[in-house]
Amino acid sequence: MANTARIAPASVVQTATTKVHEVIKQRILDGHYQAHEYIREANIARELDVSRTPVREALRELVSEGWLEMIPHHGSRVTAWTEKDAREVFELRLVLEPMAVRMASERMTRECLTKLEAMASHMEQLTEMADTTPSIRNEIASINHEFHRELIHASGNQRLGAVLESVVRTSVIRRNFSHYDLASLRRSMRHHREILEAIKVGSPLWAEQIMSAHLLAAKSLNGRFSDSAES
Amino acid sequence: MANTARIAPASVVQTATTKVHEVIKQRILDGHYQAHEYIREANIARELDVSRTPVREALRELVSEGWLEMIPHHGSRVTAWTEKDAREVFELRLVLEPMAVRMASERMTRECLTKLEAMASHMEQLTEMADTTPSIRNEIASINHEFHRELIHASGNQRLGAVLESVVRTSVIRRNFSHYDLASLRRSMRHHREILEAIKVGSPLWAEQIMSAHLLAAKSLNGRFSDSAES
DNA sequence: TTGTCTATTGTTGTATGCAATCTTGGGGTT
DNA sequence: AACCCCAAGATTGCATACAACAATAGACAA
Repeated sequence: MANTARIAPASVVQTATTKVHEVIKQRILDGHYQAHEYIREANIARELDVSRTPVREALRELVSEGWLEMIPHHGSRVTAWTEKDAREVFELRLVLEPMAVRMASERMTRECLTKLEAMASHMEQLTEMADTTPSIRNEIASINHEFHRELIHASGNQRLGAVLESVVRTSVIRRNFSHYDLASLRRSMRHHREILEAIKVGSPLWAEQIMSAHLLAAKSLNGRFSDSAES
Repeated sequence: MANTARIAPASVVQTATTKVHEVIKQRILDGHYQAHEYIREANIARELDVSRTPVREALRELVSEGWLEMIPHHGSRVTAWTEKDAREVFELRLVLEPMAVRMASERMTRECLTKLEAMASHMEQLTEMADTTPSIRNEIASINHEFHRELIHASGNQRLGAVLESVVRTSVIRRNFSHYDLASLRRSMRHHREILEAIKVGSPLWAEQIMSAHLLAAKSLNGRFSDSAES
């Protein structure tokens, strides 16, 4: 492990490849690139003022991460998501997120719990303003996303976090509560509270089951693309 | 979807990059490259008689898939596995494989079941010869691996398969039953049979629970690196 | 002896040119 | 009209050259 120590944090080193990678990823997320749209190496290279080499390397990475699909001698295009994809992702979340909560409840620290409770409180406050100010829902969605991430992180299983991150990323595109009525929004907030309660009293099973319910409730509100909605 | 139809199967097209990718992956699997060993671009390029460009592209892919870790301006080396990694992987398997079996039991086809039963029979036969011919255990391990893969595939959730593949691959390095006593080996075979029975009578829960037991039993036999053993 | 600076060397990062491949459109044939 | 063939254009795949960076060893000073 002596080697590991002197390794520079890869994230701070900005190579042309990482730059291209980030730009393309961002453009996919914000809809600048649409599903099935081809990304031509020469175009993006000219745009970002680099050669095709770092572009190609970034594309390879994005393919491995599932953002793009590449056909040899044909090109790379943005992966499109079908209903089947949505279903598959939801099925995985429905197993992995409850697992994360169960594990988190077995090793939760005092400060992490405090942090989560603060987030829950914040979301509850915002919820009561959601009806008058629609844009608030975006803010709730953002905090909610962080809440789930924090819980997963608290599971202590890094791979679990990585898997969920890579599998759920599709949903990042549109994460909001715009289709929630106030009652459903409040129920969602109560779920958060209940999960934290279960963790506090040391009941992994309780926490796990509420998380399942939490996800299933969200799914029922979202129709077809249920998994891509926040929960 | 008109586009999708005319897309050539990427797997049959052999580019230099895919060749390098496969060679390095194989060398990691069979131990030719050891943990923490650096893979120098120029070396492998010279060896496989290609330029550094496809080598670099292959390395990027292997990094994304978790086989290598890359430090900018420093190099790529084989990722080493700690006990923590082993634990994390086992925890994920323990959730995902039972899930796969449950789902598989809800959509199992006649022919797939027949195929699985044939594999189970074959393994049972080999098991009775395992004591006299130790090398047989390798063959059992190989079939067993296929058995599990087939079950996961039958779940109908492609992502689940991809996740398990990417997460469990570490265990591929040494998959054998060499540390199983005959009784444990027989129990493992009975588990396979029981899973198939549960599927046949349409009891997803039964199948799921046996799979859990199957994995936990395997873990108990393997001590520290339990997850890297076959099950 | 220890620490620091620097030249050297090895390795990776990027640009560019060319080869290989695929797509497309036009002309010809049936 | 439908089909096939082929050539031109577009795009990716790969090789090579060079630039940027990091590690190392040796000289020199404290």
